[in-house]
Amino acid sequence: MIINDRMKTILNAVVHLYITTAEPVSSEMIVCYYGLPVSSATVRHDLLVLEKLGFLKKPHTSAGRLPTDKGYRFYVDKLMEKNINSLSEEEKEEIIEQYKIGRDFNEIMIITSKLISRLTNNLGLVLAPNMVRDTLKDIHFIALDNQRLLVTLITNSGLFFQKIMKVNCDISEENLETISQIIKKEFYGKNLEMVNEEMLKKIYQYSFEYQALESIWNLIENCFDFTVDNTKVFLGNRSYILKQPEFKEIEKLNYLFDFIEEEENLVKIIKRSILKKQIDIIIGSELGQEIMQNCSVITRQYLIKGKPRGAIGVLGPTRMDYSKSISVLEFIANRLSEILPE
Amino acid sequence: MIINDRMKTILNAVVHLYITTAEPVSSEMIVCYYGLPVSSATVRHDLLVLEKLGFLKKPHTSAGRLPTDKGYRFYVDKLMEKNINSLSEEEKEEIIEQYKIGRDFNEIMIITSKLISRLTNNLGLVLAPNMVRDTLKDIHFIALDNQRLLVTLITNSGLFFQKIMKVNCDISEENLETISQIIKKEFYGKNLEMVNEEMLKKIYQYSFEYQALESIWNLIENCFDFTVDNTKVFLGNRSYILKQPEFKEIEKLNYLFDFIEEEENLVKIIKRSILKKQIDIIIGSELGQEIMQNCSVITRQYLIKGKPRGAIGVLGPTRMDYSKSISVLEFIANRLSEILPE
DNA sequence: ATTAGCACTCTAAGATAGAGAGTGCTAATT
DNA sequence: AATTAGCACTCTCTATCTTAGAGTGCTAAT
Repeated sequence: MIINDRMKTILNAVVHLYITTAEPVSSEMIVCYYGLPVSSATVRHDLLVLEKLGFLKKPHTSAGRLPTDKGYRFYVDKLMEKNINSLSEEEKEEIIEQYKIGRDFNEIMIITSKLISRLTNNLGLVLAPNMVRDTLKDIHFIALDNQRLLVTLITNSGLFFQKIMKVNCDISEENLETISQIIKKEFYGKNLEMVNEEMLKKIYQYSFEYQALESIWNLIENCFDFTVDNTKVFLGNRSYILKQPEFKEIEKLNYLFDFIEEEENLVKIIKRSILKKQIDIIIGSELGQEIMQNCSVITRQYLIKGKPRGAIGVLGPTRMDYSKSISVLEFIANRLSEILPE
Repeated sequence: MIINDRMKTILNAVVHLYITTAEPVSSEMIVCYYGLPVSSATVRHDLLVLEKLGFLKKPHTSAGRLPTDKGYRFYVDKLMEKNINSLSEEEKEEIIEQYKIGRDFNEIMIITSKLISRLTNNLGLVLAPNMVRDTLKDIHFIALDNQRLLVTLITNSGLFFQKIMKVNCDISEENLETISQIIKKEFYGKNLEMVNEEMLKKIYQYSFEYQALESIWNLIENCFDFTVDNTKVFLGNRSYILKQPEFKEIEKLNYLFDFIEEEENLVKIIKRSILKKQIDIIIGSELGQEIMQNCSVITRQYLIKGKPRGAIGVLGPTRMDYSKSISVLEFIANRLSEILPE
């Protein structure tokens, strides 16, 4: 069986109509809305073939048809117009507007996830940049008060990482200076992961040399016991996806929320797309999660200093508007890559 | 009509049973579970009185009874045992454990909101400390790369506030030092709100004196155009409240989410409790929000350096476990006040 | 003041029936 | 060989009805 052009048109029609109406699509509907020069009976014949090929399915014998995951896949790969201009001028302006104000890093992630939610009517996702492969460039100690230090670690890509360090003794600026000198000398240009691992050894080594610093070294030891791989996912507004008809049964919603609020689940899905240059679309069962069978995730890398460092995404029902979502992600990822250090 | 002791017991019983079963409570149930030395007919008589007084209501004629907002209010004010020990040892340990690691500020807020969600089975809320009344203590510029500066503003209470400043020209350390000296000199000890307002004037004043710094002043102008009153609400996991039977209809859930994801709504509710020394309980219609009529919010201030600066809270259906929620909030607020600078 | 007894009310759940949507097949047509 | 009109068939969805059961409120007796 070969898929001819008309069948492609029909498949495309089913996907489109199903995406917009959320109802199984009948042969009549297709003829009506797409003005095909054939009768509904002919369309029905083609539908039958498309179903046999696994692109479509019926919820029950006397219902219209809707795309299978394979159907969506074909649509996304072969049929969908990659029309980046499906964003209106207003929407583009809205996005640009959001990034004008000089925000701090966390805020940018939050804003972005909410923006994606609003524009796609689904759940926006942002995977914060991962610093595992970054190298140490600088370290600063700032006294917040006489008991707490703010330690700021700056990496080669201009990202930073902060911890608050509790000190129970007075620490002179001089000592801090010595320490930051030592750390810089020992670890400058070294991989953060290595810094993490070797800090302990160095602490012991130097604690002989600078006995006065011993107590501080202990603090630093705790302070640097950080998991560099602190991949963080920011979720946008949930209120939009809540309104999607596929979640009108509370039970499905429960499964969805249990899944998405377990951070690792999403990290696993999004992470793999950081290094992909193209939009990454994962449809339904491709997610490999029983619970998420009727959801799709679309992701897009973003760059920092020209290098892929994180990703943004949309999570919605498989019946989501792929074209629109892609446009939104492309546009926002590009903005983000501009905003974040080039 | 006077409420005698038996009636109080009965009201208490209705609240308890309704909280645990989520079903209207019958006279029989009360006798059965509370071993009252009277018959169900007598209980029915009292129930009638309690209903006439407005403490109870029936969903329909032949159903059991459940508390009205007034009923919950009476329960909360007069009947409920304020038993802080309703937390198990394990739960306490779990809380303490969470705060052992030296986390950054944002993380603490996130962790806390999630912790509250999990322990109360409802939605945890955290209102980040407000810095409007803080005064400037210190300012630091850290170069992230040759195009961006991390500006850290430290306040008298040891809180800090950060912005990223984009610079399109090289700025010498010397110049930065001069600027931070000037800012410290002019604004040290001054209210942040005032700093915000007067920065502009000062910039013009000094731009005559130090013409070399002009371009930097412009940047700082943008940088300090911050709303100090950036009250931020952190929401914990939604998955728990989703499972409450009052939200089994998707429509109600939609209303709820539309409300809670509009940050100002929650800020308005929580803000007022920052200065209250006691647990603050707002029941149903007391929230003054049509949409939130069947929800309650419980809040508790937390301290920084002994002063009330923010609040944590729980949002759940009016049929929530007030006693448990209060215990959770008390305990966490105390931990938080210890963790954050004393 | 309390209680047993009972009629009454309302809901929740199950059963039944009919309308309507949409299909798949067949036979006729182009 | 492809297309189409016609139609029987299937399944869902909605409405209506019925019944069981839970729980009340009232009355009269204790």
